Amino acid sequence: MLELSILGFLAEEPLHGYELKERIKALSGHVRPVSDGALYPAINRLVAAGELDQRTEEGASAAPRRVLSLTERGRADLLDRLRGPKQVEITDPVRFNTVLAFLRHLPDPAEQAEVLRRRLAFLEAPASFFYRAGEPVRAEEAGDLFREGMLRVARATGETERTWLREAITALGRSR
Amino acid sequence: MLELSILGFLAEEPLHGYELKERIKALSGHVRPVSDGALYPAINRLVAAGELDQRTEEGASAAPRRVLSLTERGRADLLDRLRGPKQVEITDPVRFNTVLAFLRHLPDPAEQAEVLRRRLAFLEAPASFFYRAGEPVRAEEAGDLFREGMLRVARATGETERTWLREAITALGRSR
DNA sequence: GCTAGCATGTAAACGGTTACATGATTAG
DNA sequence: CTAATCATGTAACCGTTTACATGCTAGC
Repeated sequence: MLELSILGFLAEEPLHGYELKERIKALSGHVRPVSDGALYPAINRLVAAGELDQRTEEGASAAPRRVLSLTERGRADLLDRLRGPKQVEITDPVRFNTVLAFLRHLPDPAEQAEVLRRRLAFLEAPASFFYRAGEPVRAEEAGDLFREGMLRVARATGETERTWLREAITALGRSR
Repeated sequence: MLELSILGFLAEEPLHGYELKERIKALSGHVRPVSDGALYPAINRLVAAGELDQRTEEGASAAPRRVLSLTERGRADLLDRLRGPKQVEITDPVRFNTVLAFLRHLPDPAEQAEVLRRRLAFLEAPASFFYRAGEPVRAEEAGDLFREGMLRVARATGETERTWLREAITALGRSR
């Protein structure tokens, strides 16, 4: 997931590690800033795998910046990751958001639509947070204020997202 | 987080591991089923720490069930975890949901309201997923279909949640 | 002079997943 | 008879966090 974010942001323009860190933090809604101990090793893995080029930029600031850019191999890997997200990446809202953020890099609208369709299928499967005697518990009968809130928010989110997904899938179909 | 879910569900009634697994899966919206390799060691840690009692129930099904119940120490730990969620547990929607699901076990409405207030404060801080030249990018100008969708869904979710939080905080204030 | 931000990195520990292992019961 | 579900457990691995480490620049 971290690697996807790195590849995705670098597909737009070359950046150094620190700037990457800022963008990744914003992408998650400031929910969970990336730690240095995760970011720099991930960058180094990608450099070692030939997916990133680096050029050290002496100058202005503190430590010399390593400006990173995507190689052709890196771009190919990015497209593979976007084409075939694993099931968790469809299912988990944070991970799916990461996929969405970079989905525009997939050149084929049919492939883009396919990813959206998988997400929609997951959201359309009936699901509930709580069960009582095997039956799903409805928001109004959750029994306490807090669970009612959870269900209310989840319902609103789901409806907005499903509406958008249907619209977007239609729009991508037209663009064929 | 896993441990919080275990303690939370067992605060309601004794359960065995497999049933716990089902409930935890549902709690996350079926987003990410707990793996056995995480659940059973977590249970054993809590048993070893004296937070859970176990009673083996021979019978009906396959492997003999271990029915788990919360000890007084376990309940005290649960309350501590609910009273003082770490910042990630306020920030990360999935983790915050877990806290919410069990917040009713906190006996003091003022403490419950305090947790909601922290979440509201986080949601009220202006945040954006993307920046262009330092400025936050608005949904309508995200530049591509997918980022527009992300921003649209995030906005709807945030509004629903903030509205609910304000209502709930008021309601808890009245119940004093 | 000091604090906050810029910029990069390593090592230990943690929480979790994946794969492996076992076996009984129930429904098709 | 066979697949799915119930039920529990271990070991290797993996990505990430936390803590540690360094040092420069800009603003107060």
